[in-house]
Amino acid sequence: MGVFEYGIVSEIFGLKRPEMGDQWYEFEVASVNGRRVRFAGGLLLPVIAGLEALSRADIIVLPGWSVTESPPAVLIDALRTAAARGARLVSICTGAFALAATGLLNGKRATTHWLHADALQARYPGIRMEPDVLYVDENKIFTSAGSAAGIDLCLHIVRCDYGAKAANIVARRMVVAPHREGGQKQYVETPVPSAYEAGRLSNLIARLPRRLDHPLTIAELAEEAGMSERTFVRRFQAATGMPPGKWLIQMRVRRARDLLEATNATIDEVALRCGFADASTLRRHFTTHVGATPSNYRSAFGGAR
DNA sequence: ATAAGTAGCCGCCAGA
DNA sequence: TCTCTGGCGGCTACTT
Repeated sequence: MGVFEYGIVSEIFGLKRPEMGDQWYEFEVASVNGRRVRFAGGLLLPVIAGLEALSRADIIVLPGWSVTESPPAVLIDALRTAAARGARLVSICTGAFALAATGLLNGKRATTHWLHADALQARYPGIRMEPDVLYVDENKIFTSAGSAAGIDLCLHIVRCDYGAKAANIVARRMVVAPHREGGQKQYVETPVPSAYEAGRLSNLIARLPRRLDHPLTIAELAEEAGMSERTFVRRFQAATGMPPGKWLIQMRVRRARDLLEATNATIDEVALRCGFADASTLRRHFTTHVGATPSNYRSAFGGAR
């Protein structure tokens, strides 16, 4: 198991965060036999707890597992029991192999590191693999792709529990990008080649967030970028991992979430400031992306100051 | 909630 | 031959 994936979990959930108040997560490390763990690279982690810890956890994170050896029956049992009790199960990278062994992923969407996605699917055909995405949220069962995608997933969980503002505070302290959607691609085929760096496309994309409140069409943007619509869509997708329309909607929903939390603007005002035509358009996109209506979201996480 | 109209997206293919 | 482009048609998703 890699020390990095473990590090993500202990950083996000294990650090003392007095600024978050006294309702923050309690963090505990457990291993199957309660003995110390040796990471790839040789680092030793003196583990404190055994599997009994799983019976008191609300969230259980598996930061990795062997891609060849199945987990022992005691671990499978402990995970199933915890899930039945309502605990959330989370995997990072190859941790999905341990989750899959419990059978709890059958019929569910899931992901893992792209290198191992085929192997996981072959061994557990019941899983609806999504090999391209950063993470999958399947209602109490979360899986994420390789390494750094674990950060995105853990921040997603923080956001669900404490709101976007809290997730942003954690992200800022870690000095990572505040939010990447789960559906974003694991890797970009053309990893920002210098042609884009120099070209107008990356500049254009970088400036888009400032223009969200303005209606933007693909034809306009392609024109600005100095290329045909077809090429614009293609290159936009190569650069960001998703087509421009979808990307815009995600950005707008994200802004709406911030505004709902941080301001008292009416839903109509929020819609306009995000570039949605009206409140009902906002409402539809917001619910499909966030899973709650704008006003419900505000009463849960934000409102006033 | 549904229906008609529009924009976005993408496979395909020919040309550069 | 290989890669990139951009026009076309048709399906999907969004808008009204």
